[in-house]
Amino acid sequence: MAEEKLPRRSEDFSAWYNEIVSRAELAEHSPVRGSMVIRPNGYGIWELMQQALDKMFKDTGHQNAYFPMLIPLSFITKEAKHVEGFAPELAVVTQGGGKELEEPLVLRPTSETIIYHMYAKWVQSYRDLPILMNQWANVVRWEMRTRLFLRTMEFLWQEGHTAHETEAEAEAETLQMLGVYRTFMYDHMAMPVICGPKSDSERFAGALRTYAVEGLMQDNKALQAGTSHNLGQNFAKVFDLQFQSREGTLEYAWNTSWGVSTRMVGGLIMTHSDDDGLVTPPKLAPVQVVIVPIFKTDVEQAVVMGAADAVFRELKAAGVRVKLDSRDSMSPGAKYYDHELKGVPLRMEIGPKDVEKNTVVIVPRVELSKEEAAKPGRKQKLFVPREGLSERVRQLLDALQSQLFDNALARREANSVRGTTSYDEMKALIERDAGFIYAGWCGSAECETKVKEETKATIRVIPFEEFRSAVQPTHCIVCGGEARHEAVWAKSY
RNA sequence: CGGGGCGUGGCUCAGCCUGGUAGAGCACCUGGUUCGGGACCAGGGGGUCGGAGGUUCGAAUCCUCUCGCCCCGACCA
Repeated sequence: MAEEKLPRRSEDFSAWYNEIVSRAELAEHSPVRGSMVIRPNGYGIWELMQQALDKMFKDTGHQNAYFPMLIPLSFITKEAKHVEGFAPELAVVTQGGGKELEEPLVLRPTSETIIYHMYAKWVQSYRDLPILMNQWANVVRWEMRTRLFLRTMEFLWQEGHTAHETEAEAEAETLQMLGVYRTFMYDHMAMPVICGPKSDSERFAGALRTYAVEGLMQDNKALQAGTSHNLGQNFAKVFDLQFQSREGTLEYAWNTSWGVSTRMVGGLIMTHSDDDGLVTPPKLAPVQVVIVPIFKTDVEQAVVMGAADAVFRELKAAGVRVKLDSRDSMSPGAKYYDHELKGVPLRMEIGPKDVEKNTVVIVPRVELSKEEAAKPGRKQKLFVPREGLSERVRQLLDALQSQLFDNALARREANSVRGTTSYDEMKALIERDAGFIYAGWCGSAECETKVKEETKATIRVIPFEEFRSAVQPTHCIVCGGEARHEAVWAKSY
């Protein structure tokens, strides 16, 4: 049958990405332009992301709630910057029940307006603060060009919305949630991200400050994987979100909002996957281990299936997400390719020889540097005793999780350029897709715009201290003026 | 909205120029032999060619209109 190979990443990255999404059955286009159907394999990843994040939100004191999808148009237009930012991508409902509506409704592009409108009703005094809520929802933004997971007209996300007594408290919340995203991306997605504030031009419409986590994909384009906003009192003022303070005065509350979306699934794909298909970190893999039984005769089949089933039950009892691939009419080899394409972290082969020796063969999806190396041109194969198997499997899953992180971090650092002081050199670097470019910036919008217009690269983030270069730039790479920040520049999704 | 491409079984595509009433590979179904890196043989089901109109004895093929999709550029999580 010889299924066609995937396009190579090095030859056509976006064709490679599209093929993975399609062939691993993660998602496909719906009949409506720009919107997508998320299939079980893709949704399974999203569900695991949700579970992990939801727990982190609860652990930091947040509660889930749900606000409706239809928002009065007048709400959106109340905050000047907010309308300006979202007007071009609004989907508006003008008819209902066969009649023209008195006031058009928009499909939420984000929920600040409706949420702060409601908070205003719930808050009287400082005793009602803080409000710490999150919602899991879909949002709609009319996009010109779409890519599955990375940018679609409707997407799934979570949006946290909080209200606080003081600016300091709101700022602390904004940073705390950015930290939650960062931890999630490190520990679960195995995706190293750099964190920090956005420049003014990249700030969320209506926010005081926007912070982001940014990953570097394998084509050296940056992906904004999550944002956290300090909204100041902008929305509170517009929606009359006031409270009586401890001193008896009437004050506007301070708000934050923060979100991550199904875009992370795209980030996951572009961070780890290879020319053989999808690669999923064990913590987010709907199937962590797949067992492929191997046999020729009926007698062998009975013995092998017995052993495979026992292993299956043992792993399942140990809390491993395991699947026994008992499809007949498909050769073991064909199954190997299939599971590699779909990104299953560990493949376990059980055949007559294994049963005889009381072992199994485990093949990790990505080579583990701490295990016996693979023979040249072959996949790494580990011969594992049946005794203590579930413990060993756990250990290998953990090892794979950290291996993926290490690989991604090494790749990002190999594609980060620091110390450039010449604008011409910077242009040349961007021209050949060099990755993250750390350079001095005077802080002016003029210099930022100039770079964007001349190179298509933008400031992804002004990195927090721990992400900054050892030697800090002293001059703006564009105008040569005094550098107020070190900025990270890259082309982005 | 500007530039390019494409709509033919589930998928990828050939056929269109030089009209004659639809074909391949993969997938699917049945039976048998296979099975430690993409199995093979035999048999079988499934499309009226994006839509509408026109030319013609006859249209997937020619003409007109129309709808939709994809890719590249201007906006964005």
